Amino acid sequence: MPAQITVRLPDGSRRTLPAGATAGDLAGAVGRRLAQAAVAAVVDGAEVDLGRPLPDGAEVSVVTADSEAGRTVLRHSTAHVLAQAVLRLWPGASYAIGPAIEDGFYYDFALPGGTTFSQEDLARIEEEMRRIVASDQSFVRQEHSLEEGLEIFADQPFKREIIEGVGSDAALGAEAAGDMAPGTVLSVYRNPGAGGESGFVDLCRGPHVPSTGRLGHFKLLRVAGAYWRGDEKRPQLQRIYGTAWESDKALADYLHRLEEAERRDHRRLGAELDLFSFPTEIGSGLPVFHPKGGTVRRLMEDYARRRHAESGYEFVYTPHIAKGELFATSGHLDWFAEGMFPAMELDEGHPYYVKPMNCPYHILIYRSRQRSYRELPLRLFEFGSVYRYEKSGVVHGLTRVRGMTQDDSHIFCTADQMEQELQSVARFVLDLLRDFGLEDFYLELSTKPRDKAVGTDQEWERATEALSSAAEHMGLKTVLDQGGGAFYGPKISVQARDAIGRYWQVSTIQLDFQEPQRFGLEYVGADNARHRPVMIHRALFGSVERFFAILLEHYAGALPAWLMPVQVAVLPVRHDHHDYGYKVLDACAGAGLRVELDRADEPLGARIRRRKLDKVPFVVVVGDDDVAAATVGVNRRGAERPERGVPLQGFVDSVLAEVSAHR
RNA sequence: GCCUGGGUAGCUCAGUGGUAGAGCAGCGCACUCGUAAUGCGCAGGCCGCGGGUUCGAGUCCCGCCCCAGGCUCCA
Repeated sequence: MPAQITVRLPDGSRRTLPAGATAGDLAGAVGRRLAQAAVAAVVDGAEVDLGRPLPDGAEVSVVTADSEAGRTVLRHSTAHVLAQAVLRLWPGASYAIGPAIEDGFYYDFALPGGTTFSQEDLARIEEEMRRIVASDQSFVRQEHSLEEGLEIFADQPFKREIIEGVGSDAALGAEAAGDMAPGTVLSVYRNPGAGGESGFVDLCRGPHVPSTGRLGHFKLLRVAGAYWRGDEKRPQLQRIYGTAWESDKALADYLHRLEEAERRDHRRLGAELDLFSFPTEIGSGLPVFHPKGGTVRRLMEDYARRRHAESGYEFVYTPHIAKGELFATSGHLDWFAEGMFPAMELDEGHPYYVKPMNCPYHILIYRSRQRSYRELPLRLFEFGSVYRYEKSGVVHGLTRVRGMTQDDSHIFCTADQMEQELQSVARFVLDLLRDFGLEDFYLELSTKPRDKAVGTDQEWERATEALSSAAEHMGLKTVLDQGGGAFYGPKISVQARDAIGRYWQVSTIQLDFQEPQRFGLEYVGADNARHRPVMIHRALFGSVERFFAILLEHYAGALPAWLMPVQVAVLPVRHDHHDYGYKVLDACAGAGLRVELDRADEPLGARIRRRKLDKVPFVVVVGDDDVAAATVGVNRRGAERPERGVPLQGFVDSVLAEVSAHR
């Protein structure tokens, strides 16, 4: 055995170290700062603990705490500390799994006697975790056979189940898989307790930080119920969520981002700006739009209508209910009955349903007479209101409702036109989304669901291929969502990034070979023979309600001027400026702007404050100087200071220009 | 549907068994002011709903409805 080893670093340089040196030693040799930041290492492509001896000739990179991989190590290690703290406070608790997740980690427990955590317990647990951090327990990796593992976790049923799953061919859940390496050797990590403390052991692939003293910038956030293995038929465990970061500053920044998201919450903005509400008398998930919200919504819809008309869509209207047979034919009753409002039994013995989808209606419009290939592609468009019986726990503001309006279109075309049509729909989608200020997108391609699907594999393959090629033409990053398609066909969904970096699913484009078949759709081709059309489902907003919510959160309520319910507020300084104020009001209104005047019955400062809080884009003050010179004082939203003495006509023109530019 | 936490004035919230409160918003009066809260006054409540315990319930118990955060689900 050589006395020295040589390893290669990411920059291509080589280091020679004494045999038996670890990744931690390497970090120390490179520099003190790297040693301090190091939490794990990647050796020949595999993540390992810093304490693992390096093989000769290895390719090594050090994982630092401020990288994504490093934070994952911190979070996973903090999850172990959480579990140890809970076991200390609730002796006899069972612990299940505790992975790192985006921005944090969680751990699932079953407490003795079915006890549950309360929000107040978090502070106690956090305190106990701080003690574990302070005692700087080391993380020690050990490897065991399955039998030894079962013995170590003799009184831990969830751990035993995981181990038994490793031994058999049973597929591991995604979370568990993240926690466990496949194979017959188990790794466990021990935290030996200092000074008579019991310590902790967990089944885990690692890597972990060298010791708990390396942790500490964490916060427990909430408790929640979560099913074991994500299966609602299995026991519900108690989950604790937390977040952990490389420094107190990074933690504080994250908590600040959470606050920012809360400040932008569309439900909060909807109430503050008097846009919409959810009267409990109407029912869960059933919003009403107030005049201001109604104005915004009308503007959104009007603009979308105009664009659709220009792009060759034809407008249709369909009723809100239909006989059960319709949804039996479409397949919705087979696949989706539990998501529909229950049937209304009418005296002729026909059950009627409130529609959960618009497509069967559009299909019947297509089928109302014989169609020629000359008519295709036929693009039917409707703002169609649909109702879905979402489970009580999932309803959320405007983003998940029980009654919503889709900007829904169904395009019937020939198989030859399909490719071309998908590409033009895709261009149209992105174009429209950009007009609403969303600029940054990626695509998700959802393929055939494992159990809930109709149609042959061949049909699915063809459809998926066509969508995939359309996605390619859009030149956007595309990620695969295996098994995420609708029961009747695969789909592309557009994910849009908002102002604070969150992605929202907006538009979907779905290909459907099934429904044309179920409804027996045909057209007569140039060859005088009958052919089956292809059907494309697509919604650009998704639902108008949801898109409304996304825009509100994206702009934090300060919608672009063209969408604001009030674009200009006119504030006379004193009563004797009212006459001129109304002249300004008329000039704006005459130009088609939405304008209001606040009479001088309150101090100017109070009126300005109120309109600023309402995010009015232009707050206009008129006083002596303005009456004399036919000018206005303009407070532009977002500007530091007002601009005085702006000529009235010039002001109106500049607002009009901004509005028509959709800024 | 399940877990945890909530529901008190239009809004945000205080009130842990003994006469329902504050701030903001609203209404009235006064103030007339050039850039983010003028002053005074008034009004505002089935304490989510129903039942129970108690001399007495916003407060304790049971059921339901609704909301929030999760889990599961999302054609």
